[in-house]
Amino acid sequence: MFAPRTHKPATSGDVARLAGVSRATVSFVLNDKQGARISEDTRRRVQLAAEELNYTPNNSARQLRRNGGVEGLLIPAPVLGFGGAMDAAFALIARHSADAGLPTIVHADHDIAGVEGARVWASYRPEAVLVETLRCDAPATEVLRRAGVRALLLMGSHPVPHAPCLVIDQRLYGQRAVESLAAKGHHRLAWLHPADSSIAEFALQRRAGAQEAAARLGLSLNLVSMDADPRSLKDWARGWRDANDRPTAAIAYDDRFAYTAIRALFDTGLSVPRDIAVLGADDYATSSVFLPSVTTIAFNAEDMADLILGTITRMIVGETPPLVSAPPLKVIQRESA
Amino acid sequence: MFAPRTHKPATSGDVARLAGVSRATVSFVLNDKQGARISEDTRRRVQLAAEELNYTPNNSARQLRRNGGVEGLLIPAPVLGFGGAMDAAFALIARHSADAGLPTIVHADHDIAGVEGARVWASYRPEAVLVETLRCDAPATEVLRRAGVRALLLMGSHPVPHAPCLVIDQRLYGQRAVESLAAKGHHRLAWLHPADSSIAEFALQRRAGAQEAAARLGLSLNLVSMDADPRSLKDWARGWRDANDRPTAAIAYDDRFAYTAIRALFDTGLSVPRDIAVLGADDYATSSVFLPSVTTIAFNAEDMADLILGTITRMIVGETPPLVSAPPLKVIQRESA
DNA sequence: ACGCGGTGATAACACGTGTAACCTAGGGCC
DNA sequence: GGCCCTAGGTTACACGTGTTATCACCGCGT
Repeated sequence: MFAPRTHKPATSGDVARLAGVSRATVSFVLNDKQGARISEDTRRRVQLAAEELNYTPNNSARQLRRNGGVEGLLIPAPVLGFGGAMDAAFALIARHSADAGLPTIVHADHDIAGVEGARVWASYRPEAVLVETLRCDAPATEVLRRAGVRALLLMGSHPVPHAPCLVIDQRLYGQRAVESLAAKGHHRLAWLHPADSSIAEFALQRRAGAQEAAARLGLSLNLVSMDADPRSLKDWARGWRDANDRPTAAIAYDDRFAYTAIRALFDTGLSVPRDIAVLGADDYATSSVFLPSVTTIAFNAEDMADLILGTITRMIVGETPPLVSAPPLKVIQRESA
Repeated sequence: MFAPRTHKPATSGDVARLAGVSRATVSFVLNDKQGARISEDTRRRVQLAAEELNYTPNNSARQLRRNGGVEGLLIPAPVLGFGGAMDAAFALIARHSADAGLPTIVHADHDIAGVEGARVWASYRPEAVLVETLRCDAPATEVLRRAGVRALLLMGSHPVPHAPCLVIDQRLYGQRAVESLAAKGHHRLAWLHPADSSIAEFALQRRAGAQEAAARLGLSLNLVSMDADPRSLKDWARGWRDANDRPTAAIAYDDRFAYTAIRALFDTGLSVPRDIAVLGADDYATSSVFLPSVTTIAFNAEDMADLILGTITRMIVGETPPLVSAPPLKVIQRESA
């Protein structure tokens, strides 16, 4: 299927031949091996030869010899699609992990999970793997562990027994949202539930948190369904004035749905936050310039990055950290609520 | 520095021992090698043993033997930060490339380029590399080529002689923007120039295209500087009414800057598009729900994905495609302009 | 008895690298 | 001279896999 490679890469043997030394010497020089005694003259000859041949060590061979694989952190791509503060945190992780000698590799195949996915990820023999709890059940964990992965960190909304877990309790979002709105004097709230199957699990938990807090504080919480199209909220927005217990604030699943909701309200002649407040979550980049700017609930991206990277590096050196909780959620006060 | 690996991964030798056969037999069975005569009985024994041990082939060793490296497409991470339609295109590429037996790996180290970067990327021995022209000069190209990379595609705003190039001519954005606004009857335009060094090159070219088209069509084009903070446009927005030749439309570098501009105009009491139209670019996800929704100029993400993937696969089988031009830009008509 | 074809499995090499163990020449010291 | 010591290398093995020869066995026909 493939055409033959046009160029065969130079090996350390080629460098050795050109420099007139042994292969071992080449390896010593290029890796700055301490304790190896190499004269300044041959050292220079080797470096020159390597430059001349554009020598690049073969990672596969190197990793094989080191009895390891990709020396770094493997992240399956879907993790990156979370958006908002999470994306920002991952960008920070990618930067800092490279500095810490643990370069990050993203495996961009979206559609694998479970044991099948674990087999693919494990074949790279990474030092560390960061993956969603949902995509990594107990058998998959076992596959990764037996493949020698030193640090396996699962990210999910609830703890699981089979591996160290970074718990990002989704109910806290809902609780915090309700509490924040209650503190501003709102008594009648609406929960805008997203009809998107890919986030169904998270959405249900955020909603549960909101319901729990509303019950505890004695507030009403209407349930409304929506999707990414503003028209899905048209009926609700139109009927809003006639509702006998019309809400004064609406909670969206995240900022993107908040945008959509604000749009839908605007299209029916309502103004945010004058007529109704809208609260988002996850602090998407656009929220600070949206009209109105969107008040949101999120963790601090830098704290999250530090937490994840710190946990992983501690696991790599042998510690077994207990359950880790996400950084505290904070309300980022803007105009919409 | 690292603790010893807790588990040594099972090798094909372990599987062979457990199944009571030779290592070669294991390899034949697990790779479904055609032409190898294996009885149904031993085949089953081998598969059972592999399952029992959670055997995962070592990618490094496999790639070393195959005289290749990462069998896939390597993308340095900064390419993914383009945003908008480009991000959408890359998501499509990641999906389709995996289906085509060319899984995509993203190398998430942002701060490398040139020969240094090329050395790192080349060490993975990928089949294909997709990288920005800016990050890959002639010497870097040579390093990659000599490392056996079969398909090297550079993405940039102008063609370069040293490697196949996907040209995304940034001037077309500016031209198209001006033409589109002219067709709607605008005579006095403003170019909102972003003061962000990371996109300086692109911004200058988009601006040049706009200036060229404005001159050709006999329109005026005011130059205004801005950054990500709406306050950077405060003075301009305030002075807008007093300008003797006040513009009726403003062109932003991309949708994100359009959001900021709309925000700044709103903050000084101006309304978009009633008082002034604002045109964006690159079709960011939020643009369709923004208030007002943002009219934008972008290529079609699916067309771009097909183009890139098609070019790369043709290069891999040996063809040398000529210069490739990006798909045509289209105006996505919304409310802001 | 002997070749012969076919079935089923194996021995052995190659891929490129890192490193522990070993070698050699020269010089100083008794 | 005999001995140790050191600088400056080299030899040889291991890592885990894919694949090409090669081998053992068995039934069959002559």
